[in-house]
Amino acid sequence: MSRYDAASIEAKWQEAWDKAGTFTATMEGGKPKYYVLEMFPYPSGKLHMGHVRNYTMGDVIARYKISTGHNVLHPMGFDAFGMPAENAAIASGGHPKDWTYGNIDTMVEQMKPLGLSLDWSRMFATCDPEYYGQQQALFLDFLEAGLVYRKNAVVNWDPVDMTVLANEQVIDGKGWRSGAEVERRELTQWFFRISDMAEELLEAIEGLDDWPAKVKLMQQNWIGKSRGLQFAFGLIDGPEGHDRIEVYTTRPDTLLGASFLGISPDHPLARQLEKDNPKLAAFIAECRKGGTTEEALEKAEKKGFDTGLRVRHPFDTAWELPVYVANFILMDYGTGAVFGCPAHDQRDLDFVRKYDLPVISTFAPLSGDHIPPEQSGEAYVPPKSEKVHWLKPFAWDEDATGDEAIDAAIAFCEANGVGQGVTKYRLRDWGLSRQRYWGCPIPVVHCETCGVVPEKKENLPVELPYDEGDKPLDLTNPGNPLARHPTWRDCACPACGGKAQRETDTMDTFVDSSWYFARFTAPHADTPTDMAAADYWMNVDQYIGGIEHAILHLLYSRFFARAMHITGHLPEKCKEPFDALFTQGMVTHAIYATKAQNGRPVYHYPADVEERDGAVVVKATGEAVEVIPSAKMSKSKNNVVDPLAIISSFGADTARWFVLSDSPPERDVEWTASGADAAAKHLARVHRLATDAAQAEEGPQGADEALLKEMHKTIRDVTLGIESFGFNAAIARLYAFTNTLAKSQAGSEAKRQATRTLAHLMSPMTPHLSEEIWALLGGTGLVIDAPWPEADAAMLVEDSVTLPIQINGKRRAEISVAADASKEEVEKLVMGHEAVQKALDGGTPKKVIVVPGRIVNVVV
RNA sequence: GCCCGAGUGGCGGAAUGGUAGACGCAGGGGAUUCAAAAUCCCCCGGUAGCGAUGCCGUGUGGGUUCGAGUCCCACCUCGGGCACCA
Repeated sequence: MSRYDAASIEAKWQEAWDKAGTFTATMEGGKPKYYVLEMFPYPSGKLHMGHVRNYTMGDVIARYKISTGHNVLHPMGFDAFGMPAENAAIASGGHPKDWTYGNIDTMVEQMKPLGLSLDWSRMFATCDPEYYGQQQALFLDFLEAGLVYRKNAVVNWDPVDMTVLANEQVIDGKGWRSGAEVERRELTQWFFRISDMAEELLEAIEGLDDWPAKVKLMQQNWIGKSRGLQFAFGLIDGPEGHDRIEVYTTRPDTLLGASFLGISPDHPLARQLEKDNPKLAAFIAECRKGGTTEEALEKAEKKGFDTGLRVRHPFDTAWELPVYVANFILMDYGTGAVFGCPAHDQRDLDFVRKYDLPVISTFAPLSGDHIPPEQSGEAYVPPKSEKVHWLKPFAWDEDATGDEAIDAAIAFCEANGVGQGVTKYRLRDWGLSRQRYWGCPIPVVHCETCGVVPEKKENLPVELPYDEGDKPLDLTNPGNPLARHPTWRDCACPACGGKAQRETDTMDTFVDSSWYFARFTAPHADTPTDMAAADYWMNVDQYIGGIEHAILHLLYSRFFARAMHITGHLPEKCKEPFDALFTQGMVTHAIYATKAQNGRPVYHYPADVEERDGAVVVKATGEAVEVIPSAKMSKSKNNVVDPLAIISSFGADTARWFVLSDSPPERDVEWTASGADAAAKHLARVHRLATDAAQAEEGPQGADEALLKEMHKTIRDVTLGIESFGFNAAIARLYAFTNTLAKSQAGSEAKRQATRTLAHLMSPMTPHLSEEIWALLGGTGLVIDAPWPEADAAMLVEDSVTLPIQINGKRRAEISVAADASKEEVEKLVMGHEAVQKALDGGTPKKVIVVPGRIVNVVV
């Protein structure tokens, strides 16, 4: 009897699959296609358990679909541009390119032993010139189609390093390296016109039947369709060219509760006024401090500056309102000006209390105790669908909902020439310019005579220079090396041939990941896509990735698919490129921290700490460690577990089985070392059962049928589990069937059949072990090529069922009845039951509820 | 601050509105063994009881229902996203 030796088994079967070309995707054989894709990784250089979990899930689906007769496309690549490579180069002096490709090699080496059903011939990295050159071609086509344009936008500016910072490089409003207070500064940047598609992107969400509801909801909220009124306040004695202020409001029904008018510090009027008002200029400068994130803006203290100007209320020209410049009003949304209604907006209320402006309630609850906002300091903001009592209606009943009042207010205003009802979206255009080296160069040039000119397609790719011309690339110098390169910038204008300079901005890495799924269908085509291949393989039938990508990556990809269709790079049917989406949870682990002398935390790897006498200490020094509760495994926190250690001690099948077994896939999973032991033990047990199976004798009567019945139920449950991403439940079912098999008295033939089926059902999760058992028990060919087992309906039928009896909703007894017993028969049996008789105490029940096959409830 | 989730034994978790705790881990007891490893068997939410069994129990408080872990409302805690992390 041979023992379970994962290392030799796994190597053997990986070689067999390789030899057979099992995972090379082909369009042949007239089979239906299936495209399964996991979100491709950033090449950090270390495969972590989150990757293993993500790819194993995709692999289970891919292998299952191969078993059910599909041509399967299951590719892998790398999202290889981005800041970590630059950071690594700064920290250790290397080159982003060398670092990135080195990491890719390492990660491929780490992935291969997992035995994933990947078509490695299709692998690419987004930093391959072959890939980003095609991306530049897409950009040029988008530009021609009017899907890209330039405008000003704000960035985080570090005034000391004189460089643009990413949001994550701004910590508490300060630059991460210089520590200087960050400012918001405008730059001219490239934008994709995603907001033009807002309505279409919103409407199409409804059709995404196999997407998680929460992701769809998040996208809907992100697009943020709103209906409101756009109108103007007349400005009294404004500076030249400013006689009115356009305002957009979603609450025109509260117009009679207005107490001030607020404009953005970036509003043209504010810009005009600051020219000869140094105090206002100082205030606006102050407003520009801090980062650009919505979170930072929302959390900042609400501040305003009274311009001294006043506007007339549109309903009553005698009613004047002060005009404030306020730091919480965004120029990007609406018109950059709002009217403040403090009674029904907490932010406005906080603001007016600070500047001693009036608070005017326009509605109150229909009934009940209500302290008006004037006194309570709490804005009254009920849902718009709730009926309220109006103190100041101007076109609707005194009792009406907010929605009704808004409709009536818009109609009234339109009829009286006060603005129009308009629909707006929160979704902004997608700024793609990045002032960074390690990204895809934007393929345009700036010509002294022609202006902005697209590069010619035959000159693509516009390749990143490896060095700074006369000296090696130096990222420790702040700013973009492309901008200071002595020769790379200089070029001939593609239009007039005159002197021109290349654009030195590169693209947002979200661009790279917005079409890689399409590229995988023809990764080496000399156009961005090959229509025949895209037509065959698209859409992605099952996309799997982290919930952290619920909004941006997925929305951008949906935009890109549409833009690629418009520019002739994808067929119409690809407008929604991901048919089904599954968002898996993260792998978490406790964080181990000690404090350095300067008070900064020092993080330790789980492998470097141990428990001694109930306390956790650093192995090497014995220093006590603070254990911070589980969080997403993260490089910066060092709370990562190396999957390679598990693979080398237990084998890939154990690692795969473990990451799928304990936790529902959509939920976070906490890594524990004991779980891996258990998985290894179980696989060894299955292996042992398989080697024993051949030796069993004939068993007692009925044992064969009992085992085979259980086998068919397992087939049904495991199949359903895989199809519904219930991998943990499928595995629990396989554990249960293994227990049944181990205890079964069935004869050798039935046992062999059951064990072979067990191996088959396990094969998506533990493919190597399954091949081994399959071969051992006389299966034909490779298990991966064998058709998936089907449950025999006749074997699933049960003769009798056990029904729990509830009395007043509490379980009191149970009875066994024929599976096909009628409601009446069941009721009769129940009424005769001792426990029911006792509860009734001679009386009659109020109600008897019989749910066939489920439960009986007697109400006394 | 805003948007979206999650919360069930000592632990990971299971449960189309229908027997809460499947399956696994840890723990306890036993078999096998000269002994151990490995393996196999049994027990395992709390509480009262010798026991039969009763009562309590799915973050907290309400509600809907014959029946709620599941649906609704409010709250608490934790996690994800917030447009330049990927």
